[in-house]
Amino acid sequence: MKQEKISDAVVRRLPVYLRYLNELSLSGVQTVSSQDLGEKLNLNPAQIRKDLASFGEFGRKGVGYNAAYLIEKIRQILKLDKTLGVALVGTGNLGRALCNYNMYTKDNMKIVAVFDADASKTGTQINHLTVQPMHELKETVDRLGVTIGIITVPAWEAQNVADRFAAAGIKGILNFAPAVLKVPPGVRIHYADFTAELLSLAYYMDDDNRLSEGEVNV
Amino acid sequence: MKQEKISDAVVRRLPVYLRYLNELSLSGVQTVSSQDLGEKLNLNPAQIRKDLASFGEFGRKGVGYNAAYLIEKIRQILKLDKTLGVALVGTGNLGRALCNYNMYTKDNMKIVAVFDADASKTGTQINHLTVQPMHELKETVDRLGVTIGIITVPAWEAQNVADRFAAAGIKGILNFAPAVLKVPPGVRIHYADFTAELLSLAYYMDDDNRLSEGEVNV
DNA sequence: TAGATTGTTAATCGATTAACAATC
DNA sequence: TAGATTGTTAATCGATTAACAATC
Repeated sequence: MKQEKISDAVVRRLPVYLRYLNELSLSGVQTVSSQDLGEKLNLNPAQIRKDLASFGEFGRKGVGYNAAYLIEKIRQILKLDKTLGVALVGTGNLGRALCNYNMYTKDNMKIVAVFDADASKTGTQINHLTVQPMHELKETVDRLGVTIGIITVPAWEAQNVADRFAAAGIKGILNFAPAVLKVPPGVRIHYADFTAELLSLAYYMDDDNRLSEGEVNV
Repeated sequence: MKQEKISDAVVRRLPVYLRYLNELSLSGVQTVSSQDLGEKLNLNPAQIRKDLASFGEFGRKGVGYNAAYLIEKIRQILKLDKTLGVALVGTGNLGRALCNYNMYTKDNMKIVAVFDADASKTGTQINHLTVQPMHELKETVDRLGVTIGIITVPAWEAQNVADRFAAAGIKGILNFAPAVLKVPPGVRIHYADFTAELLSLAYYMDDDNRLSEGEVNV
């Protein structure tokens, strides 16, 4: 597997490939071309070939890619061939929703510990996990070998949680709080900034069909 | 306000600027430089100046940007100076979590209608809204002037919901389902694809601290 | 063999960053 | 005036796309 510096954009597309390949595989499809993939995923076929080729030769000229083989390879590349433990902090509506999402399991990612700073939340159960107090974070992360953390606390607490994660040795963070965070070198942070996605949608709306002030309060 | 073709990357940064400017404004800050913004938001100051300058001259040379004025301008650009009504389909854990998020209000976006295909869900209340059956979608979207739709259904139903949205005249979609969707021209789709963000994080993890199979089941 | 499709190089396109004159 | 910071042009960087030889 050749390894130059892989760009972030490429890495972010891999899970998208993986997801659709799983679908294909389940429905019995054996072989798929970059053309097929591109049509389904709204991507340029050349880009898909280039993305995949940056990790090795996974296809067969004149034939295409074997779905099952490609799934296995992408899993390896993403290091999802072994299970990764995830810790989540913040058991509000969103945090609880994520804990109940068990689709991670098939992708070898699993939330194995849940924390909340609010003493009234600790000790309660969410999807077979007991909510732990923040002071147990580091010990638990060490014990369970957790490497990824999810932040679902309010924006003003998010930086603090990121700091705690980093101090506990966590190497990857997915932040749902609407805030830009600082993390030390060696820690990778991704954003699930859906409020920004939603607000930026507004830019593309036509000017005419906007509601006037107050009209919205049905 | 000059208007060439604004790139998507620029538009996506505007809500991030807006959010931090709101914070500054609330804490009494009057003036901010591109330097300050860049440091806080992990962006290059030149990029911030260029982004803003593509919509007009909002700063003062030698001084910086007036926070309150810039907030007003960005709101106008994003068309958030009037309230936008949003419809949500899919009242699972995630959908309910989003409905209870009322932070949209201050940004002039508000969920004004909620739908679910499951008859056992319709008629129930979520944050003062009654869950409606899917056949009422078009009529309600028309009546309330909704232009943006949020999809929080399982992946296999997402395309169908997108089609229904498009048919109902919705112009912007935020899709939380882990699937790439097709929408007709004139409809804009953004993704809140947190499972892909999470899986791509794995790529950056060290190889040594991964759990072995089964070890994760505490 | 003829047709299809990859892997890869070269060309294009677009986005980010540096630099600096203008000016507050 | 001197220092600071914008707006903008030019330079750089990186990502996407086109094209095509290799080959199944």
